[in-house]
Amino acid sequence: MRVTKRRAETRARLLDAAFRVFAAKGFGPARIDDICEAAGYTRGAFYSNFGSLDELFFALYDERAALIASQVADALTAEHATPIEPSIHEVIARTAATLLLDRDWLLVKTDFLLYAARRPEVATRLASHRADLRTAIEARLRAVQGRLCLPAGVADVPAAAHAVVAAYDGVTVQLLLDDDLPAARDWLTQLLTALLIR
Amino acid sequence: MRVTKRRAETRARLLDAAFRVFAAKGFGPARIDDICEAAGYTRGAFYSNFGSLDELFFALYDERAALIASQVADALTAEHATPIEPSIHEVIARTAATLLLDRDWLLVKTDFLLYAARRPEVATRLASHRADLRTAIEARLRAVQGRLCLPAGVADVPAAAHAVVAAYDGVTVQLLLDDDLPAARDWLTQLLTALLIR
DNA sequence: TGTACATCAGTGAACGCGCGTTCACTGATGTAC
DNA sequence: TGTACATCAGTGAACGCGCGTTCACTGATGTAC
Repeated sequence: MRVTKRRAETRARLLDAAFRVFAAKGFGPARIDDICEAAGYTRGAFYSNFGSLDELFFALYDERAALIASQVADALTAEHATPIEPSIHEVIARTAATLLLDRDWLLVKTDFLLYAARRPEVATRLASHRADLRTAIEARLRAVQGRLCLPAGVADVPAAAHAVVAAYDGVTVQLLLDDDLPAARDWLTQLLTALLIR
Repeated sequence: MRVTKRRAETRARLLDAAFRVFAAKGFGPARIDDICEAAGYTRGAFYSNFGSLDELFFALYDERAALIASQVADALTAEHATPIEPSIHEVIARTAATLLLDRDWLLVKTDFLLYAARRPEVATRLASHRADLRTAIEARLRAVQGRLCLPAGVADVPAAAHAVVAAYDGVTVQLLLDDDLPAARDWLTQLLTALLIR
């Protein structure tokens, strides 16, 4: 394989541009031309790198979801380095802050959710991304398990991680509607407190 | 105004057909022809009753959201008629069963959420529908308030109603992905228990 | 109740544009010597 | 290092179809007498 560098860069720029276009207009109304223009290429560049918009959308989601998952995992484990033992409240605050960073991502993610909801084989893929996220959260919860006293209705650590993700999704809807990120974080913190502390 | 009956019926059939088409394909890929065909009309009937697909989508959401809100309100107040006083657990089970009835509606609702998330003036309208839903839930919670002992993190009845809606939204995402309605109801019941009972 | 007439809901052919897709090309990138 | 050559990434004009929109029409629905 030759000239691999140029291709990789073009592909990356197209993906970046696609993210911006999808966030702004949504997947449905997004035109191939919009993306090429935003990336500074003509249509041919798109067809040279992707077979269809669907293929690009899928690749974009895969890439960003992996990025986000590792960001969350990093942020949750990074505190281990701090001298003092983090309290459960601190873990909750950190989790809320890390999960809710970027409304554009939530828009694209929700578009992809709907895309997947109507295609069972894609839904499987998305479900596995969600499982990865839950695993990262579980690991973090286990680290404070000693001081963790889960409320009735939340049976164990996996259920607690599942609940964290559900709360995240619930708050996402709120944030998509009112576009108030600090309020969404406060609200997520409250929900997590209720779900994780007896 | 004359011939009002025929028009009203055509309009209603178009809205019904649109719901099926939007649920199956999504708002983006739905074609005016798809809807007319599903309703048993030709294109002219559509243009005689609606100015655009957006207008129909909005009308459809308004109509169905009002229907669902009143269903929820009815289901939650209907138990008052039963001889025994309902326990909090019964209220939770009833709420979970009533909120999660129809995956197609959740698909259309989520499409509309994204539509609204990118149009502030529409978002306002959707937010007010959510407020109506919260109000119905609040009323129900107040009715069992005596036996209600909210956990830490859930300050009062409005916060509790808000939390119920957030849990509903969180479970919606899960249901859209795995299409397992009984599991989603169980899961929602667990979340509500954690959020409403200390 | 029946007939003649007016109006309007829905028909469906026609138009035309937006946009996805193709492809002969050019010049940028890398290889050979 | 420099030159000649080959390959391939990205260009952009051209094509054509899907689909939104229009509009002259017809027959169904209601009014007048």
